[in-house]
Amino acid sequence: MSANSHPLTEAEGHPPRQRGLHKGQQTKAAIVDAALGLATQIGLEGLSIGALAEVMQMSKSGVFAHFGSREELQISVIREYHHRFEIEVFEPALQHPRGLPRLRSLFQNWMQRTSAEIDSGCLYISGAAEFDDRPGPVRDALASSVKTWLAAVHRAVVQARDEQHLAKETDAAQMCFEIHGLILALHYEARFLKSTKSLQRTLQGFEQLLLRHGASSL
Amino acid sequence: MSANSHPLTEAEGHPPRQRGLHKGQQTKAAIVDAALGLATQIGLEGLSIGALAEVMQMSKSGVFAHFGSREELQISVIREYHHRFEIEVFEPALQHPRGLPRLRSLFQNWMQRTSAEIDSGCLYISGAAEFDDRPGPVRDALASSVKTWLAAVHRAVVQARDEQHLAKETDAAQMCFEIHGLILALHYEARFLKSTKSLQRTLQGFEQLLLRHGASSL
DNA sequence: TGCAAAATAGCACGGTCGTTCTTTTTTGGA
DNA sequence: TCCAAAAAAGAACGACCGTGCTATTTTGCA
Repeated sequence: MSANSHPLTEAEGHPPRQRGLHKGQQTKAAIVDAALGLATQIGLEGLSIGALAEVMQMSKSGVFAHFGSREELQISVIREYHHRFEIEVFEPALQHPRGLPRLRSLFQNWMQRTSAEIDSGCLYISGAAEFDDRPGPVRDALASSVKTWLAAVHRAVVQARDEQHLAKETDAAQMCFEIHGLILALHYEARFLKSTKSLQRTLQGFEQLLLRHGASSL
Repeated sequence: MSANSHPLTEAEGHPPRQRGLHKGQQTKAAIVDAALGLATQIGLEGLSIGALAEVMQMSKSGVFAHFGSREELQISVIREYHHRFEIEVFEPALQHPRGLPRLRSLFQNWMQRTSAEIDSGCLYISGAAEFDDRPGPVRDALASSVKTWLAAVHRAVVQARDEQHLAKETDAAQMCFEIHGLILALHYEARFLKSTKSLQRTLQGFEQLLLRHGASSL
């Protein structure tokens, strides 16, 4: 993987260029950004280097050189999505006090990211459907990101229980499962069925879920 | 679309072959069956005529001739899935008395069809992810089938409320939304995340959903 | 400012795709 | 059994795919 440069055959002179924010890095970031846009519309599998090159107004090989393979491109897209998810969904919730307020914030951010955006579906949802029968590094990267996120939600639920914002009998994993279901239903019905009431139903489902687990009024 | 045969240039003689269960119909059914198998594994978009021909041990053009276009093949697959869904999920539930028993049966059949089968995911779920941004006849066929099914579930909930098996304040649409969420979470976590506890969590979620809506003990 | 290295373009490859046309084989009723 | 119609095969098409190879251009430190 690493450079297999052979010192003996190498002309002694200039050291290798140090890493920095050179042109290439910027271009690569721009490509990944465009690729993410494409992937959230037509899917990770539908993402093609040719179409991406056209969007970027670059040559196919120019785009390709940044990744070395289509799989690596897909994985880069997944990593970028993960990063944005952290910034837009996870981190803002950390500013709320742990317990129920943070859990609420987490859910609301998640909900908004899942539905609101005009275009662009959720890569974690569409990707799961595309790769549930396709082993390989892309699936692994996707599953890893998803699990990281679901674990964060689980932690938030446990914290809310520890803070006695939820009943101490609360089954955190079960609650996470049902929360996940609400988000998935939102994505399905809003995005595919174009139902306009999905957001409201999702919120109502969440509130009732909290009530059932004896949420103190916060 | 219909035969544009011109009587004047046609040799007068044998009438057109009457419709029946000729060889072609059987072959077409076999192709659709194989196509459904492929589509539930690699998706409706991944379904290719070449791969299908190989599975069927036929030529590409031989397969193609039965449908006239890839879109028509995809639609045929959706129709077949719809048909099986009716037979395996909907119709058995009709043998239970209307109200809660029938709703329970509906849910359990749905659950089993969504998870149990070793391979083959749910076409209604994977298809939604593939086509939520892709207008056209395939999407229309898919959405139509899904809506038909969800309407059947909604009807079952309303009946259960009418029979006073559920509280009369029950918001049927809201309940359907949450039921749908449970199934989607089951599909996601069992199929993609390989979670083994999903079935149990789905059932528990359903029971608590019934409790919340004041299900009489049936 | 020169110049190696990095970034990008250009081109070609083998492959698969859906689709069209033509030819051959199979089918089943008269 | 005959023979037209139905079914299937075969070959070719243009298009796009990912990828490898070789030029060409651009970049940014010495």
